[in-house]
Amino acid sequence: MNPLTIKVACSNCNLRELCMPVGLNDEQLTRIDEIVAVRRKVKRGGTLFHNGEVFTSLYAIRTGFFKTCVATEDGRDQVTGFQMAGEIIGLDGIVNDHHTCDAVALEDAEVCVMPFDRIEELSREVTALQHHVHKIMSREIVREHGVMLLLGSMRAEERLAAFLLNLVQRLHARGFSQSELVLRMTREEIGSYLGLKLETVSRTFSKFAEDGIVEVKQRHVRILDTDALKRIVNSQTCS
Amino acid sequence: MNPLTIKVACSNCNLRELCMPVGLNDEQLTRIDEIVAVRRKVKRGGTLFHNGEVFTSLYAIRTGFFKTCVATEDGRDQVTGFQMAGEIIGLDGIVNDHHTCDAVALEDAEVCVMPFDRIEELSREVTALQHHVHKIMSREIVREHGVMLLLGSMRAEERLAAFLLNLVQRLHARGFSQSELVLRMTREEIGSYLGLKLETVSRTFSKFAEDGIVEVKQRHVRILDTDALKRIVNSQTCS
DNA sequence: CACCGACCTTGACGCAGATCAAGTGATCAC
DNA sequence: GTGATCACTTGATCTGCGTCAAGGTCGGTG
Repeated sequence: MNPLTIKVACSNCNLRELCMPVGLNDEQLTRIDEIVAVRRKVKRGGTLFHNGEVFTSLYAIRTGFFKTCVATEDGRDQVTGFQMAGEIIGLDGIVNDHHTCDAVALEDAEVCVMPFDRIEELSREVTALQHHVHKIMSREIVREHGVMLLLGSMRAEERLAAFLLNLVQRLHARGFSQSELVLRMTREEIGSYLGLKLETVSRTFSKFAEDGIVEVKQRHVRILDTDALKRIVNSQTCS
Repeated sequence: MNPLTIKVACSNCNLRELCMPVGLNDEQLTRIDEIVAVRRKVKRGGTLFHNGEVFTSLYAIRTGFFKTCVATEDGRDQVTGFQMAGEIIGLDGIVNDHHTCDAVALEDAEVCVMPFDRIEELSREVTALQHHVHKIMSREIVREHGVMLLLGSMRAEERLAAFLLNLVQRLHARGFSQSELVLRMTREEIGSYLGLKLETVSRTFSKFAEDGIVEVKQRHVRILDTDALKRIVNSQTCS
């Protein structure tokens, strides 16, 4: 929508410990500064890319929060992930040179646009970058395995508990609280991601609150008993 | 288990149109012959690699049929995919240098072992190979999106229909019938993959058979009405 | 400030698929 | 060939979550 032409440097970015530059030394770091072409701002509700769009670039999230979702021909859709600062989106587009999902900003966001041909070019020269790109893709595959496990074999409470634990863990890695979080997405979006209806998500939040495991006030969630959530996640059926 | 030291050539392999060499020209093809270190045979029921094992190589399936599955601490497990000749497994291991799932042969199988450091090395030199590796990983990400959609929003009949269509489509690409197939996996494994119990899988097969959509005789399945299956997959709720 | 729309909560009820159980057919070891 | 084991089918019953419906809360806007 609004590509800015400001050159920005990964080497100065405060996300460099989480994002593309992880594991690179200073010399390599200055080299990958070249791959970020521009930044781009996306307003809340706007799409970074959508299904069918030609793939050119990966995007590193600088600020903001995204969801990615796929859709069937008949209109159903499924949230496939929520992404936050330092995470890379757009990997789905590589295989067919077209994106196969939508990426929608859940709050005002800014991303670093990294043209993929430039990434490939540079990763032929900088082994550490090559390796890092492979790890990013592999990490996404492993993450999705986890979601499949969740969708295929967990019950509603387990799903929501796993979801909350995953969110705070990622937020904590970014310097936020381990126990308090603000949900950037609606109950319906959580439900879509977890394979549940929004009413079930709401009820499950209420159940957790009754049990003293969390405090929920709209989108503000405070986790009171992390261990209880962990116990719920691997509890099998002894509810 | 049983690494053979026979050197084999991708350039002669009859799977070269499906497997690693796709999109490479003859000169590139002879170069990637180097990456296949050895072949390895895996007996039915044996594991190619298992969760926790150190990651060294990707594997290209030459013959046979595999499932991959992940497990929770508390013993539940989830089949994350079924893989056949020409497909690449082991991508999950890249991110942490350890595999995070098990790969089990569902029939006697043989794979080409491709040490990953050699793949990385060569893909720095052969652009087409680099690109192909990226595509393979991206394809796996997109495939998993599809499974998430299936697990998150489809009903039992839709799931099984989608599963059958996907299987025959892949078998057809390998020269097999579009309408007839032999399942290499049990009802329970299908159920695990689809997030259903084995009884539900069995009942759904019976339902399809009653409706004249398929003929089922144990693991032999003949698809009588492909369009009906397609209609079931994108039917929403008008059952 | 009042109103509106988006989002969330809660209750009542129904159903798809899970669970439990019994029986059949196929495969394999000896 | 015989028995054991594993895989599959089918029926009866149960239940977790979906569906439908009726408010409630909050934030934005004229």
